[in-house]
Amino acid sequence: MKKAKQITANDVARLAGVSISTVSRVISNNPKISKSTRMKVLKCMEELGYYPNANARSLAIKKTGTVGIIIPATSEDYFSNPFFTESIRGIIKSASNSDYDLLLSTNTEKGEELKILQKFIKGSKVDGVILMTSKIEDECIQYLLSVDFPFSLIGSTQDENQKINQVDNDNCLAAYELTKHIIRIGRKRIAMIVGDFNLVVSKKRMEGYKKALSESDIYFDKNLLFSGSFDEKTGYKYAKQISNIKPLPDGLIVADDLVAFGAVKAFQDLGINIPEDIAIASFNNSILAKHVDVPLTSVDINAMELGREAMNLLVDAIENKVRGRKIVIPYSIYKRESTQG
Amino acid sequence: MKKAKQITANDVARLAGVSISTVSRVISNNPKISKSTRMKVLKCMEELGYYPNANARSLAIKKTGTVGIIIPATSEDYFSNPFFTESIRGIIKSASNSDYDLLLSTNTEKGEELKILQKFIKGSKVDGVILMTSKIEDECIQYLLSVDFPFSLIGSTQDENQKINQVDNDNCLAAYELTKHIIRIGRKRIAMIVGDFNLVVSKKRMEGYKKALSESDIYFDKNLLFSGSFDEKTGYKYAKQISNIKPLPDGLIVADDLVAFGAVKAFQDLGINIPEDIAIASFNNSILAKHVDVPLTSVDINAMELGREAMNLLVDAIENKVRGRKIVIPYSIYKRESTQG
DNA sequence: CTGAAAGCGCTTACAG
DNA sequence: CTGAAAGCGCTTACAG
Repeated sequence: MKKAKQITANDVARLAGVSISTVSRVISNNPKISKSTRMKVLKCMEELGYYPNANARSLAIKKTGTVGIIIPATSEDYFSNPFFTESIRGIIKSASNSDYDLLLSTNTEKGEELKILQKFIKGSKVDGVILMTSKIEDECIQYLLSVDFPFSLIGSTQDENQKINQVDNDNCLAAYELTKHIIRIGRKRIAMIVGDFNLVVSKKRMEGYKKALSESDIYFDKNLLFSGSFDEKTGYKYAKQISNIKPLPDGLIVADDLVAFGAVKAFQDLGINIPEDIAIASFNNSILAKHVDVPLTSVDINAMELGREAMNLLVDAIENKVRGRKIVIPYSIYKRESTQG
Repeated sequence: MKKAKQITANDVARLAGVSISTVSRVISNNPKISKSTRMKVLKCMEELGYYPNANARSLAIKKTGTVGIIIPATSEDYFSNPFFTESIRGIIKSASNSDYDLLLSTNTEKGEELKILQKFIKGSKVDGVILMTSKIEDECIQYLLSVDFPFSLIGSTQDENQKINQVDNDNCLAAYELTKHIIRIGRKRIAMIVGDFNLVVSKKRMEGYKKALSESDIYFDKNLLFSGSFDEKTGYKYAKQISNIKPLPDGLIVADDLVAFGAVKAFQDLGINIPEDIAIASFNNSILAKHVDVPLTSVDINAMELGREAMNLLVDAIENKVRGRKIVIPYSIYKRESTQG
């Protein structure tokens, strides 16, 4: 079968006996077209199965109707993380309402984000961009600000006084409350495993953790602080290390449920009991958190809402030039067996 | 800050003192440009931070360099499923190698797939399309075939004699082996929960299940066959129903780990022991399968490989007009406590 | 090896 | 309310 030649506005115009301008105007819902011609043209479009060429349209109006999603190059861990999937779901929901298409970045190598971002923007492939995470001194953010391109960020930045649109949880507060909770059940030596140190979220959570400690006059011991990627191995590895610390820490806060599972496994292998010997709490409240043999206390960050709001905000940034709006999404702490008093 | 005006090939041409045609030719790596002018133009592009406008280019050459991913409207369950994320990961990996961008469908309502598909194709937004699943009598597939548009399918179709590019596991064989395994540990009344009946994968798995039963002279009882979506609730609901069947089935095969968890929970609530009273096996081998309190026997379908190969195949379909290639991805069965003899 | 010109399929200011 | 024409930023056959 030969590929059907594309049907153009010209074909429609000819069939309808009007000019191509008129066809264009009914496409864009221009109000000064008489109802009768509109109807006629519409019928012809239907009849021919016409669909306007998006590239030509974008070229002419300088809008694409699509937004780019920049996934961090650490995709490996990122992707297997339910947080990611949930945010995308939220983005899709909102995108579908506002009728934008979604262009996914395909960066697989570290530091490629900026390259992809520029390709999207300079190539006029997108009207706006969602950043799925933020690093400290993020070059993508720098770039977006420098060209004043519409974007929204899932996460936060350090300096609040910028023109950045962002949607995030109060990660400092969440970590604070989580730490408080563990202190309240009587724990005093609380270790922490955060994500990569150059992620803003890691910084924020460390802040909250330290604040809670100092409020309870617990000395912050930097030997109890660890950083790694969001996977099982990280948890396993550090838990082994932690088990060698004398005296054994009696509490542990980790950045993600997956990391927590790794840690739990390591402790179990070593005959260390949870929560008796060491209480564990984590973030993201994935299905795993409830279902694993020792159900995990975990912070539900409401990832879907993060995604949805990020997309809504982006639309506002594109269409209404909104800049600098900060949206805080509430979280909830689910207390389970792993931090039973 | 004002938005920088877009830099065009014209600007580069002027700066380099050549014609716009020449600039265009160095962009597309046309070999009949002298090395010296190529260098000169390249330098000017660099200097201006020039990046060709993708829309203009696509319009002229009738290629977009992007492929569409059609997610089923059942996204709700689909998305939370690790299978989905893993396939996307595979797709991204391959896409990044072959330098295609990825356009995500944002259909949220049932039956919207075809509409989105047509929008992508007729609007010239994509060069090819990946279908993430296949229904029986799939209207998207019908359409794609009717216009001979390049696509590849993760999954299978019923009639094998088509010009469809597909990559899939041998789901019939997998279900067969899984059923055999459960029979081998002495079970004789084996129930099954499949996904939606109008998914091809459900059909295939039922086939394998029936084949295994009949080989062991076990009568296929259609009262032991259930169908539902890939979520916990489905498992919970049907497990309750199953628990009322006299005599109680002693084996159960389900379509996904999540469904299995739901079922396990229901059985536990009812004091039914796994695997003693009823053995359970499922598909997808998610992290959950290993970590849940009764570790689950599960089929690892190698979702990442499915995605990667689907993308590779699509590139072949686009660039080399490949049609009708069928790729089978191996699976592995992980036997765990839930089917201990 | 390089340039002038026509064309890809739309939109929109201008004129009527 | 509608049409003719110029323009969006590229590519490519044609001519040299």
